[in-house]
Amino acid sequence: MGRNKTTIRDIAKALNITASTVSRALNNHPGISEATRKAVEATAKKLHYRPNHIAAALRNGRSNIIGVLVPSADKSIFPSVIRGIEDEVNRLGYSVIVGQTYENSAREAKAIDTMLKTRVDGIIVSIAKDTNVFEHLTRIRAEGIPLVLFDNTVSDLGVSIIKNDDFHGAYLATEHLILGGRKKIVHLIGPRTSEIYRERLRGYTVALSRYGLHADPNLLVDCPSDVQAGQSVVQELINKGVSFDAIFSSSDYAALGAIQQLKANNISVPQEVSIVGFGNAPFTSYLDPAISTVDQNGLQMGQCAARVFLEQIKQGDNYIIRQHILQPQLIIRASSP
Amino acid sequence: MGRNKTTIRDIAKALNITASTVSRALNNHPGISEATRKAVEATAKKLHYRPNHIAAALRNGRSNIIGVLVPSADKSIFPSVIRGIEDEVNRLGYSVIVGQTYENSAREAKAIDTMLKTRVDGIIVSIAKDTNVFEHLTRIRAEGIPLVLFDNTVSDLGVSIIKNDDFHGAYLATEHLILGGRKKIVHLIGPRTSEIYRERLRGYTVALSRYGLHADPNLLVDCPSDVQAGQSVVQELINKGVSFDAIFSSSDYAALGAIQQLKANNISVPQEVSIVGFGNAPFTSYLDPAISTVDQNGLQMGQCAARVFLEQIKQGDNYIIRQHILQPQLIIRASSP
DNA sequence: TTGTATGCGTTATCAT
DNA sequence: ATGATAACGCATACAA
Repeated sequence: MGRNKTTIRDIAKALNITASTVSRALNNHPGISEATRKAVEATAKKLHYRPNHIAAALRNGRSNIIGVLVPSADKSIFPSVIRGIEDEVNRLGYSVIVGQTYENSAREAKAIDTMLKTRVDGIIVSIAKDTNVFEHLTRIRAEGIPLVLFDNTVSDLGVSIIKNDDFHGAYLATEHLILGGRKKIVHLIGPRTSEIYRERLRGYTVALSRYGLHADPNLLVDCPSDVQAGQSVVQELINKGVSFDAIFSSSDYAALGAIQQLKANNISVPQEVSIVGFGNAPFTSYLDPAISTVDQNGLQMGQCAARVFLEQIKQGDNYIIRQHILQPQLIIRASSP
Repeated sequence: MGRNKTTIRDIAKALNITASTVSRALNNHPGISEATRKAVEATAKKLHYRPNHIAAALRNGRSNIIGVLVPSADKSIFPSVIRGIEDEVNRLGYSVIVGQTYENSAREAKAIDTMLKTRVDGIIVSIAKDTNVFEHLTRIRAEGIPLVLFDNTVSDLGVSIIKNDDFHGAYLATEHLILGGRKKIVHLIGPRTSEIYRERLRGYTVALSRYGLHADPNLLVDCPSDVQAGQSVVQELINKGVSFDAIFSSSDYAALGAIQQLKANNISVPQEVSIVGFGNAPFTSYLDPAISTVDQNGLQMGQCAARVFLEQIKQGDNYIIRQHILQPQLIIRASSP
């Protein structure tokens, strides 16, 4: 079956013309006769020619590859984001390289380094929760590579950002619980190293104070974003005898764990304790009771990030730094009627 | 600042040596004095040198990029598979390009074409359900590019395959229902164009006949893999007055829809109708009742595919064609006690 | 409209 | 242990 080793030179040879002409014909340059173009296309097909993107990339300085770096390709909104980005850039002829950080700053730096070596045309990143020094990110910009941050971002890097309005989402969730008559609202705080969770905490706090409730420190609990943590944290609250009538969890997983643990203690949801999660994970709508939550549209976020990136590519050096704050939506379900 | 334009020539110039020496030093070739190696490394760092993978790829004929093609990056087991593959190949220095087919054969062919143009070192594919002609896949092998199929595969292409034993999974699920005393077991059949679903159907059928039950055609229903379809198909069965005491669904989503519709008709699960799904989607364990299902470990599948791929790369032309059949696990939960 | 010449950055081969 | 040279495949500036 002979591997495809056909190059533009082979086509040129077959037609007694030069490689340049073939190149131009293939790329629809102006100033190529219709005849030769047809001929080139015909023999290209006949010889099973396949353009070599690598060679073109070296020559052009553009790889038509973009890097997408996420904590984990199978968690949270990231699958949707990856999908959204791929959807969007694919039609413009870009390929997407996916890297994973596992929320680890060192791996993040290494992945970025690899992408830079691969000469990606741009990088779209959700920063690892672990990361608190940003030299590897600033370097991207310093080298003139478009950089777009989404989801977990930092504001003071001078780069485009797409994020959810976590503050507002948390505010809405908390307000909803307050308006439902709840007064002792626990907040399960996510990792504070991440702006996302600090914003959710802020939304919670501000909502409380707007409604004249003070934030009881006993109701503020740090809690990793997983089911087990939700369980144990709630059990601890119960053991300590802390009294509460609602939980606003910074993650759906912790919210689920909380519900399970409440059930295990024969505390009824939502009658005795209302619950709102965050993230609109697929399972939340299927549960009984279905969990109220704050939706963050991953697909939309990916698409938005991709569009900002594409604009940046197009504009070149004097691109506009965008700050897209996507408005999350409070989804009210049975866990907080 | 200043964009990184440093090449090995710049390093060479700075040290009054040649590019070849620099290249060798950087790549830890034997026959380079420790002194020059140190010197090269030092100035490389000083000049912020970053190797150009694109140039190396052109020169070497290897891009260190592999293509992973899935129906959709955010559905089913694919996020896990992508993660598993990336996990596995990343440490060997490969980057992963993700492409999506949306179960569409034409897009599949196009995505493969793009990957080939990008000169990926190999392609790992879950075939689109839509696909029934395989010329674009055989072409990959014809050009000497390693190809590995997973999940939705075809056996007669002479390439390595990683798949779940869908037959066995379905057999176990059906057997479990039979042993639970059920005799009128509905099967929700997935798209028959896909081998996966044909195998699940076969597992169902064989299990029935082994236990002396005959497959009632009224209980065999074609049903797309989504919640809505599960609902409407079950409603239809009820409307037609078909009598059944269990459902084995070829997908968790249809199983969920089925449960919801049964509840809506005041039919109790699992008392009146037992249910087993397929796929072990995250939500199945969180539901009430939690759905029994057949687990197909996406992460493991991805890792396995990656390893087979890496072996193939390593072996070169005379690689061994692997057929890994991963044994799925029946997970019994409340929906089928 | 087409040809000539050159270089993108790297590495392998052959020489020294 | 290091240098010189060529080549990977393509696309452009310049010439004709």
